Amino acid sequence: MTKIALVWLREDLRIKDNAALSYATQNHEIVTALYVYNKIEFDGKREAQKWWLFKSLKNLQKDLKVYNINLEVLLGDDVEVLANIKNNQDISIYANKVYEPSQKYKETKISSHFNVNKINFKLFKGNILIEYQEVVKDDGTPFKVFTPFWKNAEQRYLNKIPSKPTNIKKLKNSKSFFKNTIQIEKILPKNNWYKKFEKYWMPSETEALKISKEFIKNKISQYGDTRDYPNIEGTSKISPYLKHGQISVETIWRECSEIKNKGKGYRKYINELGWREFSHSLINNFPEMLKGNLRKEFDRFPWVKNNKHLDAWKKGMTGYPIVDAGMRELYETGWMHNRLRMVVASFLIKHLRIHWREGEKHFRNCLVDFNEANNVAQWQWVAGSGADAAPYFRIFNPFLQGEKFDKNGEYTLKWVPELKNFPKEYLQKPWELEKKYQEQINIVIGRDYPSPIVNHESARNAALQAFQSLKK
DNA sequence: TTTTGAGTTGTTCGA
DNA sequence: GTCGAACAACTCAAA
Repeated sequence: MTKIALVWLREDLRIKDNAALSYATQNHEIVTALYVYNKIEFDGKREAQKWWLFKSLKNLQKDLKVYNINLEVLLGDDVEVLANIKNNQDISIYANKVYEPSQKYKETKISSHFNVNKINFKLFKGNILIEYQEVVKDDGTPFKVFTPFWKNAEQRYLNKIPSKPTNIKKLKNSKSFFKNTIQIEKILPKNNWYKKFEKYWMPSETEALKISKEFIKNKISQYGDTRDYPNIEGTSKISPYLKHGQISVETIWRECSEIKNKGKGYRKYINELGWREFSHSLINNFPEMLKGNLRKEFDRFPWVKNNKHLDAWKKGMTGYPIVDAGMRELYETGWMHNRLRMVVASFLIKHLRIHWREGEKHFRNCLVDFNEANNVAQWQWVAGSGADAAPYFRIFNPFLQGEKFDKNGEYTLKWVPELKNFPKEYLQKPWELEKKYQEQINIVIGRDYPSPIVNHESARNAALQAFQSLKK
């Protein structure tokens, strides 16, 4: 065993249940943690996550100090940084896997470099319940339908979990390893967009564990009923923490399995973890879906290019209050309620017929919980081009969705306050209120709030027709 | 190889 | 107001 261990961190910014970190502290005298910030992967692509990452690294650095572990942050390309380590440095290197093809590529490259240079390098299971290679059909090929995938996963492997959580050991000494470390502040974007987020989130491991515990204690039993209503805090909101690895999915799983009365809410929630597993399986088995349609016939879909519409959608100015509320929540908080994610995605794809990739890109940039697997799989699911996808004729009616899931308009008005004094029965289709009444209450559609950028009925018909054209 | 049944989250229309 | 069927046909999984 070498004296020093280096733990290469990526999406595992935690102490509890961190296999690589735990292994390092159990087997080495000195452990240094490394995070390499690669600007190219964030600039203009994942702006919202810069802030989350900054906060997370700051907090983790502090937390690791207690164990005498230095967290060193470098600027550059992780493969390059790691490839510069020479074998005369008496060092072993560990990392937890990240299940994205681009990260897997890095792992392979680094692994072969260390192999050639005779440096001890070990990868541990990442933030997933089951390695995607393990859940396959009897013939060895991957599943393309969720239900059998999840049934199989639960039956064959999940009874092995929870495995025991790993712990890290406090070390006697620390040592700095890299010379060219940077101040973590360097990660923060130049504009002040992220300042909004500080009101809504506290990105740390402590907070992640707390939120998860409280959700399981107080909310999970009702989850099945409340999760669809965006004005209720019925969902766990754990996704950004899960993405950055401030909590491991096994920790969540373990805590869920300790619930005494496992009711419907529990089942529903566990299922969502299952969808996360399924998405990871999909993008790793079918990496081509990161770039284009999984179902090839969708390559013929007559997408519309319309920057004015796309822009209105992004800004929350489509004239459909529930859609605009969702889009504004996203921009303001870096997060959007799941029900709204479906509504706004359906609107972009089916009402505007703009390519799902545009929506995927926007979500990627704005979501603090952006996760490549979930994002791409869900966008393709809505489009109908993905695995086990929604049928094409399932087109969300924005005002019906609004009336159904935001009955009192609380959520809508929170994000679209300009309609505050609008009569409730017209809140989801304000353009239907007679002009003279609009003037009476001094909220004129087209002046104080946009007119709908497309008409629901005709947009719906156009979408149905576009899907017809895919048929042979 | 063939057959059978099933497949996250909806909407509209007509009885 | 409520209810069931139609909206299409196909692919996937498993027997």
